[in-house]
Amino acid sequence: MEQHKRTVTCGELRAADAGRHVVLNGWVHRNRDHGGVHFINLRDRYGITQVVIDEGAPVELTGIADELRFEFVVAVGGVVRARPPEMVNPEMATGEVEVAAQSVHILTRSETPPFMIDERSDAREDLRLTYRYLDLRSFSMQRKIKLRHDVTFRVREYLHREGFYEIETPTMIRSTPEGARDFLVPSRTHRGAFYALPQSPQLYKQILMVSGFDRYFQIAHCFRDEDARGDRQPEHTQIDIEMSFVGKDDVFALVEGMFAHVFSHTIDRKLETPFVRLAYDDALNRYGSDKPDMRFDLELRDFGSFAADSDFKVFTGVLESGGAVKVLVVPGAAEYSRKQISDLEETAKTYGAKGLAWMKLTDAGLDGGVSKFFASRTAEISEAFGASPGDLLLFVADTWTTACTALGAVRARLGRELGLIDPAEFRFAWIVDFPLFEWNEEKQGWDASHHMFTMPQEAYLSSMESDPGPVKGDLYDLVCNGVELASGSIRVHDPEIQRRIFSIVGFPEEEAERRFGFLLESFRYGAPPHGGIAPGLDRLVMLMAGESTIREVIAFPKNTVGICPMDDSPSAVDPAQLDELGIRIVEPPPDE
RNA sequence: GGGGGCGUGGCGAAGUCGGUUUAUCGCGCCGGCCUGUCAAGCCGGAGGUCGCGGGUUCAAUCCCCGUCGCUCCCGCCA
Repeated sequence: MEQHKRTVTCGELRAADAGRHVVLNGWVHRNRDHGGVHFINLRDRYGITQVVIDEGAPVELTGIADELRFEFVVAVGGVVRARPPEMVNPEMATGEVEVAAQSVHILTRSETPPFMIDERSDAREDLRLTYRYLDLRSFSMQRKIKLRHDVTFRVREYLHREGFYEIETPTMIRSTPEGARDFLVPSRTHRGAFYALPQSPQLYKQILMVSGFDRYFQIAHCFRDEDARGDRQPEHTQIDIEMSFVGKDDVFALVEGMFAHVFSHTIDRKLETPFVRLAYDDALNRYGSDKPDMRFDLELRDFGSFAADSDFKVFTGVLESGGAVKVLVVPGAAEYSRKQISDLEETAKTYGAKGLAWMKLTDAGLDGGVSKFFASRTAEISEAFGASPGDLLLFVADTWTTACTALGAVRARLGRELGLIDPAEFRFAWIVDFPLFEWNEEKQGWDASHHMFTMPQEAYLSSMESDPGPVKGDLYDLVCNGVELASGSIRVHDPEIQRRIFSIVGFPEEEAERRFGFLLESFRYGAPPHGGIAPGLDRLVMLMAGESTIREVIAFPKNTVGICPMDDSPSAVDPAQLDELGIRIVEPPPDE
């Protein structure tokens, strides 16, 4: 290799380099044979450079040129020369020049690849994942992986400057199942005992605060044994952050500064800070989601007052049982066909709505659907909701939560269908004032809606036991463009409040002691007030890259069924390994 | 656990609704021609049990049933 080592990359030569002797290393991206003249596009991470083998070249050179196929790895020695003006390629960064080859050395050959390394290659995803190393050669993947590197670099740069220490926490920890299922790692030396892979470094970062580390962060891998989605993998990465002696405003300011720094230094975007804050109740009321896409308006409104006075039994019935009637006014959508409306209804039903009522506002008044119940009040309704002729009104009547979320799903769909979304925009918002507890119908009791270490807001401290429903916690999400980007909270550091929360959610103290006694014990030795947040790195880079699945920004992702098609994991293991661990595989009982 | 979509030469797609021919097109592959292309061009060629199994039929890529794989969504994911 020594004599073939590159002196320049494939992305850097310009007109000013004309006359230089250079050596290039790279992959054969194209080989165009014009019967005498060969044009070889040589590709590496940095770009593409055109290599020319002139007709007058020695026979051994043209012979090698004839042999070159896609993805051969070659070393080319030659002289840089400026292209004649009419042959400059303005599409290429190196388009002003070409390298006249004096030697071409094949470093390795390649079989015909299963798909082309090309921006336009559109191989199906599992094939791309099977041959991920080929897929990753494409410039579009190289760009995304570089962006991910740039983001983590700028995160580290920013947090370092802000006085944070990056501290690693263990990947094999005690299983403390609470939310998602744990991945378990069997111990050989302690037969029958298991480590768990962390769902997040939550407990450890809190203990680091007790340890006096004040400001901690970590680019941490987190593992959850739950079904995957476009924005969810069994294994993902979060920017884990925890701070002592802070309130949520301090956390918000830090994260806003960090995002502004990252966006400005990676994709050259100035973010407006501070980010908008939106109470959970308002987010649901207005957008029908706790992670609203605020790049377009189309807000939900309350139709309760009109519904209550109507003869429409479906609406009045829902209201009488304490539910809500929400309306969405869709400008200009009165042309929607019954088929289109019924498609929208399917979306609403997916989220638990029993149906999607509708009517149209025409020049002649309300028309179609449920209009006969409201036609007499056309003027009032138009006035109240700012509706104009040509608009479509859509309704969901149900419990408040279902009415909001179902119509919110319709809103999200319409935002896409009607082209209301500017894909280049980033609309951040803090969602605050989440309820601390939620009612669990099954167990007929209260659950922690985030986790049990979240601090109740001070105003609710005295009424926590008597009326848990309205209690708001000091927890917050950061959302952007309909994606939940981060989640965090101010933690409980007072053992007494902690005890009260355990008791409200019916969590036995001995159980708490067994699962995370080590955390609770640490709190008995002077725990500082603390709080933190954990932005998801994959989702962040996904948004920045304009992608819709995090698989596009992970070098080696699993597919939606948790399989890595490249190494074919998970796999069966050698029986001897199982013997050592004392594990026996039990076949599932045959299905009925 | 539930629902939707997809599965056709190496790759991407058409054909399937409404049954019957050498299953079509682009890319790639192989061979040939061609001094300037840059998604090069032109000519010729090879390559497919239409995911798999079963059923209906004179006849199935197409219809029916089942199954597998991938994907999107609901549930789940503090």
